[in-house]
Amino acid sequence: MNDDFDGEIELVCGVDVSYQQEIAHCSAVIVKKKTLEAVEVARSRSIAKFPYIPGLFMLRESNPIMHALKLLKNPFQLLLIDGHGLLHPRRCGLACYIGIITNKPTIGVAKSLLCGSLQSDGFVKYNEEILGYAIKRDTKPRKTIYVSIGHKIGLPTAVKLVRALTKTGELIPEPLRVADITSKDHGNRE
DNA sequence: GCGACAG
DNA sequence: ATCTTGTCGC
Repeated sequence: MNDDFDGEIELVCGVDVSYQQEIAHCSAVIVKKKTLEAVEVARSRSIAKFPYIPGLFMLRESNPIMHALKLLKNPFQLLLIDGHGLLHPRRCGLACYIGIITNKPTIGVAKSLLCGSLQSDGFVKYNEEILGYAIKRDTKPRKTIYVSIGHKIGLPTAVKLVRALTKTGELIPEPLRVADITSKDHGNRE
């Protein structure tokens, strides 16, 4: 897949979901690409209507995510999703699914592998295909994120963008790091 | 049949 | 994801 977007990327959105029993708390965060400063946070609460099944993650998280995205006021040119994109048993992870629905350039960022194996050069191969890339901060495997294509973007560009969106010393790109934190703030404040 | 398995 | 104390390490 090649890059399919024009103009500069100014605002990037990251979205994450946490759970409290069967209540899904979703947070969508918009960050300025240049400064990594968060400019907007949108939240949605909903009932999880599908169990977590590896490979069918989209059936559980797509509705909460789409709901939160619709609440955003600012336009964004890139979307980061906490889960795999092309690096998926059916080559269609949550990031592909959300990318197709929103029709925005989308990148999948996961904290562990669902399928495929890590090569010494950092790329992840599955069924003889290079479907993702591992970015690591430590020698420890858990300190690694797996980047794969979601929609309208190529893997090299996706990796560059993820790196550019990650603060020094951090592992998770800022939009997702903030979304992860705010989605877990089950409290109520404006 | 057995094990692996995003969040 | 979430349940959870103390503990190892920079």
